Amino acid sequence: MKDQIHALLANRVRALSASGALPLGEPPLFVVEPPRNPAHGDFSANLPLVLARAAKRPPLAVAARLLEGLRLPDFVASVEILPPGFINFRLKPAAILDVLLDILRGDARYGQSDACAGQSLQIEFVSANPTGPLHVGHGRGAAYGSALARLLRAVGCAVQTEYYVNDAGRQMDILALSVWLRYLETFGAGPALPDNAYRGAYIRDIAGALRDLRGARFVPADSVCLPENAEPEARLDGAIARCREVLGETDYSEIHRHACAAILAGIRADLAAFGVHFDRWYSERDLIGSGQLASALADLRQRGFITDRDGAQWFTSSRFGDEKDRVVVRENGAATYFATDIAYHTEKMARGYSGLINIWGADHHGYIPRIKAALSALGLDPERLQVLLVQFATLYRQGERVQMSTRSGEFVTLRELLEEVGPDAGRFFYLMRRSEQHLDFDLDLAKSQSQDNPVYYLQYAHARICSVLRQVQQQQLDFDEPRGLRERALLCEKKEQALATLAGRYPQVVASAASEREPHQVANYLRELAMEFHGYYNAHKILIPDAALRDARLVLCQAVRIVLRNGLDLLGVAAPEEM
RNA sequence: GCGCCUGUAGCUCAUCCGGAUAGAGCAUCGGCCUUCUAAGCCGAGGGUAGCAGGUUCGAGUCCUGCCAGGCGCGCCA
Repeated sequence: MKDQIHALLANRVRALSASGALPLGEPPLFVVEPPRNPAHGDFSANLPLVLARAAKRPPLAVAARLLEGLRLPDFVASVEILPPGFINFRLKPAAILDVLLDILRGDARYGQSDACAGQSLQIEFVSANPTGPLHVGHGRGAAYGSALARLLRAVGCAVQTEYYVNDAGRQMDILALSVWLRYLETFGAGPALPDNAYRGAYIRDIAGALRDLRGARFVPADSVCLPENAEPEARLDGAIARCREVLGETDYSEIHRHACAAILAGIRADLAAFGVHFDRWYSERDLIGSGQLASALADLRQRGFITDRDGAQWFTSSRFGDEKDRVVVRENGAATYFATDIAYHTEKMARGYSGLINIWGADHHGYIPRIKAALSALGLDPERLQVLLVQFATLYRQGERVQMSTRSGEFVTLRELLEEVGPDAGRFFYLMRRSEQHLDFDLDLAKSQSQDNPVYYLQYAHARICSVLRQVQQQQLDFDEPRGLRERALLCEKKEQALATLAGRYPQVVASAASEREPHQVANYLRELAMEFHGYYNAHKILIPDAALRDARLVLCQAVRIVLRNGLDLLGVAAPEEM
């Protein structure tokens, strides 16, 4: 209908130009859309405002000229011109209510489209280092990524979700060291943990499991002494070296693997409980082991984008707009994180997706130019990679800011959040606002007053409708859905028209949220729909004696229920039938 | 110093690729349950959209400058 009105007006402009009535050419860009204020009708066109300059007449005069003798489509009830120069169309009630047919016919598929059919996207998110359990800061990326994946699938995209596991590198060495020292501790032996080792309680659990599994296998004959060094990071490196030396590479890598596997298992379980699923877990160690790191670096060198300076190898990213060149292989021969990331992104590009999406914490934004530079250098189109930044959540507890540190073990885990507020409230809380907006996460509010969480408002609307439908069964009322649809014109209350109109906007909301990568649009829309429904519910009784009107109202309720359920499903939030 | 993000009601945030009278929730105050779920509804108060310019029929939205906050600028990950 929107498109028909647009075409009608565009043709009108062409006709007036051709006849010389107005000095216009091709119709300019203008929009026909539902106005913010429902009192202004069902569709509003800004054409006269856009046209005024070219027509050399005031917008209101242009509007009058456009409408003169215009034949309206049958679904339009009335047209009016309003200052400053909008043309507003009001639809016939029956036309508004046609949307109910679409919704009931679409059912679980209502809102889906093929807007992005043929596209294939790969979304990488969370990808937290496996050095400790996920905390509430990771929850936002997890909720955002999984909701985005659902949204994109709803518009016809083929989506693959992936978690990049940083299971190589120094952080993992620190983890292995920490586990081993805690393990020795269970035998009443071993030196104290360096300050900057991982000291969360979970390290003791992993160490305990290691002891259960392998007994005293990793307890050395002689007591262990860690090298002294005034500088904390150097002391840690010395400790790691001593650890490998005492254990030998075989035993060391067994502890390394044991620790990593234990942490990953916990991460997977937490994500599953949060309703987040990954199609693939990609190991950095495999990436290196398969030679892809080496070949990516060799490729860069062959193309002339590696220079050797100060004993290190640098990628000349400044030639591609980065601030400066970046080290890929350090003086000590170790590849940097950036180097493996180049290899990883090259490999992802080669898989043939039409696009890649990375969801990163906002603190990584400075990293975007260099990774895109690397793709350009390797002859890949950097535009195929879209990096979406998620601002970190700032935690508050009793009005105080909570400092987060994985090493000290002082953080609120995603698991704790799940246990306190549940996955539905947790996900919705994260998804309610734009991802690039800073998020204040008040733990006390989320935990102790969870009934204030807006998710219950939506779920309650859904449960209420289900309850009405249960009443139909219990009271053995005769509900004839086809009759309700036929009699839809009986829904002439303002609130009924508004509710149907709003429900019918759902597919547009999904399409917009998907293309903008903004799941919060769905969350906001659902709040609006729930609000409209609650207002209607309190104003009008649904189960009335008049069977025809009752059926029509039940059809309207069905439609709202379908949209609520589909929308909540996109966000990964349950739509309970009772509360 | 440079770069990115943010600044809207007392608080937390919306405002649909520039639209009409800037909207919700929380908090405050006043009403609504013998009738389909009161986790709800109805009403009231509360605004110089950080500040100053610019672009145009029209700016919270786009541009410029300033102010304030967050983050990033490593041979860390």
